[in-house]
Amino acid sequence: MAPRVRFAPSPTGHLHVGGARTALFNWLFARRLGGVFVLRIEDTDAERSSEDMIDGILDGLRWLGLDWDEGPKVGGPCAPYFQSGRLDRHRAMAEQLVRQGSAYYCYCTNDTLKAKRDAAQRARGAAAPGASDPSAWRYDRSCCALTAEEIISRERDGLPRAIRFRVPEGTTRFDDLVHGPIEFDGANIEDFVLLRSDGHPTYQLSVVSDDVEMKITHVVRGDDHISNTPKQILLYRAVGAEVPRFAHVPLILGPDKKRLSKRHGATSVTEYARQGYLPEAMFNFLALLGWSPGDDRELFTRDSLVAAFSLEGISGGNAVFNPEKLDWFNQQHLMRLATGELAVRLKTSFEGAGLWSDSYLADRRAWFLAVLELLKPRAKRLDDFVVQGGFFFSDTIEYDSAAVDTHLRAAGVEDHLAALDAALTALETFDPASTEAALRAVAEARGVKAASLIHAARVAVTGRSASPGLFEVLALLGRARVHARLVAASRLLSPSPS
RNA sequence: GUCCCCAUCGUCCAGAGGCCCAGGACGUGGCCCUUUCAAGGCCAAAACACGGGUUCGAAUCCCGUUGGGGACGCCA
Repeated sequence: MAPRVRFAPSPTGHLHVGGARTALFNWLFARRLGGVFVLRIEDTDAERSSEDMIDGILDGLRWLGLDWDEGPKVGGPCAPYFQSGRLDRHRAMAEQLVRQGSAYYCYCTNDTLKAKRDAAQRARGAAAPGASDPSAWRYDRSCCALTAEEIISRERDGLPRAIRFRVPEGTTRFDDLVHGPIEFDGANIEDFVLLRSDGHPTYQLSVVSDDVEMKITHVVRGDDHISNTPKQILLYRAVGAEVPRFAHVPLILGPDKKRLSKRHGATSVTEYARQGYLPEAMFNFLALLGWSPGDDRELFTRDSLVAAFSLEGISGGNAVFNPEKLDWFNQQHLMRLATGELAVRLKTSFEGAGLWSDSYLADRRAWFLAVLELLKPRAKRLDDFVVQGGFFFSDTIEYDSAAVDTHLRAAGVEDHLAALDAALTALETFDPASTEAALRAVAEARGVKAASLIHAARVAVTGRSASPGLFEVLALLGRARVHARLVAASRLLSPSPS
């Protein structure tokens, strides 16, 4: 049977790179095996969920190219795909569990519970004052022991009640697809709440209910859910449903080995998109963070990743997010991106800098592509085209003062450039070969090294000390602009009072 | 504290008892190419956490220690 997997984010924030990678693994698994990738929004926490967050998450997934077969916008046989629309089913499941004796009503109030927890903590040792030491206290099952009369009396008093699952004794085992066999002793699992006293289901209840109804066969999710797994397995068994396979993916950490968070830098995929990273690079990078094809391959396209993927390749340990490597992947994918496609994707960055012109995709397309070709191997991110190649797209060039000082403000440079200007103007054809020949001839005639003339010309024409090969630059800039800039540079060197 | 997971270069991975005095990639250093900057090529430094076993033989298996992470909610 074709596997059915799901990604179930709660819309309480942006699409985090960790979540994105989990979604990626699910997607890869489904695509590899011809399965179904379901997207379900876990928006039960009404206060923290919002429409905007949902859109942000969907946008992030789309940007990465993770299309879902069932879920928001596309629908599917198991609709609705918003958890908030499935509350009745969750409640029904909880009631069923009470009827069959697998769960019971609990009339304990939050205050009572908190008091017991605190007492347990105090009893365990007054040490560590002030320190927030989570208690190991587990619900004492007092409501499980209630007699029929006691229950009737509480109901008559209209006391609010929650539903708790009655955790059976014994060991719960499962064979995790990335970690291997894992087992938990029932004695370490408390009777957890399924339905809150306000009638809302808890996470444990709703995931299982939804996963059962959506016929999920493989649950691929973050490592932090390992300890929830035995509880959920118990629920599957209690309702007589088949238990899915589990694959717990390790977490992504920051450089300090702590769970990756905003203080480590950007964590939202949308943010990376905005910073000029390519979705295929992010896709490649994320896939290799904690997963390996088993050999030395590193550079993948989406398709080759689908072909190579298997859950077995996921490693068990947490992985540190390495921004330098992301940059490298971006650069590699940038270089491999067809220039015509690159041109289209550059539009946003160019517009941001006020340098976009629709002619770049029309009559000046050939020129634009030639420029991009030159800039490509030097760019790490999309905005680098604007930053490093701005002089191609605007005649208002900013001179790097250090570059001007070292390459232009040297003895004789102004005259050399004037000679160069004259030689270039006299040229029959204006291409890399002819301009180079002309420059070298000028340098030789004036007894200066070609290199220093090249450096001076570069600064004069681009304003920077680093650029693509000077002669390619000159050719693409064209005779007129080159001339204008050489003139402007000489004006810069000897500002005349007139 | 209790339970669970993890443990190979700074980082991400390969390694599923001999092929490993441990391989690739990012980063770092050097060299080459060269008009600068990149790209590319070559080279280098850099790791099996520790201690016990098992075995003819262990990075690989077992136990323990230490270290790191996660979970312990009427959050998801």
